[in-house]
Amino acid sequence: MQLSNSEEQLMQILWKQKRAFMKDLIEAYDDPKPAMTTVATLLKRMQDKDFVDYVQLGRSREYFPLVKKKDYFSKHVNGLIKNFFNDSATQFASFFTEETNLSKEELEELRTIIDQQIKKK
Amino acid sequence: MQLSNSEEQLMQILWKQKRAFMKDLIEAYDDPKPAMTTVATLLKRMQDKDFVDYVQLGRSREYFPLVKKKDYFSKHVNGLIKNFFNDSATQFASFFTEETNLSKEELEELRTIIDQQIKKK
DNA sequence: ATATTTATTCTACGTTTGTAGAGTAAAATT
DNA sequence: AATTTTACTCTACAAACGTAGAATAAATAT
Repeated sequence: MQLSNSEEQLMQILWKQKRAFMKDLIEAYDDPKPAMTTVATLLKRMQDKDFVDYVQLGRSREYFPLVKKKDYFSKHVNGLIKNFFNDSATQFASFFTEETNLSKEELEELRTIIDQQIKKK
Repeated sequence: MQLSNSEEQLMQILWKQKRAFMKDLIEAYDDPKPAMTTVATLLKRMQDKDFVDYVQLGRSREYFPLVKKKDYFSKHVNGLIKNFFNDSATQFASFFTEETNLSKEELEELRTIIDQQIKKK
């Protein structure tokens, strides 16, 4: 089961905060902030989907993510690659470097990363 | 306005075919193929969202995309980068090369692409 | 002690999505 | 000419989404 858009937005906040109380979550939203009940609903749905859990601390709950951002993200990108690039990661990468406007410095940085990767193999 | 998942799936087919009649679209689906009415509904919604148009040819309509795959895709990736990587494309790229399982050959291919990019700057 | 703030659950409601039947009409097949 | 196939519109409907009010209760501030 995937997260909906507004759930994902909340998930981003939670990933950033790592562990958070209702108050913290609301605070992290830009104005206009959603009603607390809205966030509560989202959190409950996210719990049903096994993306979030909480521990009761005092009278409040401290929420935390059950899914690593990395893992969630990988699935996303892989879906993207599968859909748009016939499952070819290099085709994707090539497209990516051509389309996104990386500066010369960024490109060189990227090459360094790739060189290191190659060395590892 | 964004495409929903099933709309996007249909859009992929349409991008591949470039121009297509109802029949062609249905054919391109894996089994179990959706009902024609389902595809018709999707096409209409996509027309409302200005992603698709058609020309009447004889008694049938030849559908075609109004949005380039490239453009649509860019928006996607940029959204992804913004959400997950604080708007840093290199951070994304670094993550990408580490996470996706590129072979040594693929990595070298990618380096070549990047070198070419660098030369252009 | 009383008023206010914070957190939670329950309920709800309009919108969007996924999917397709019924009805209609033209085109192709037999 | 009769039957079947193809395409389209209209209508529908359950599930998922985005959003939040009402009710409740505990915690904090006055």
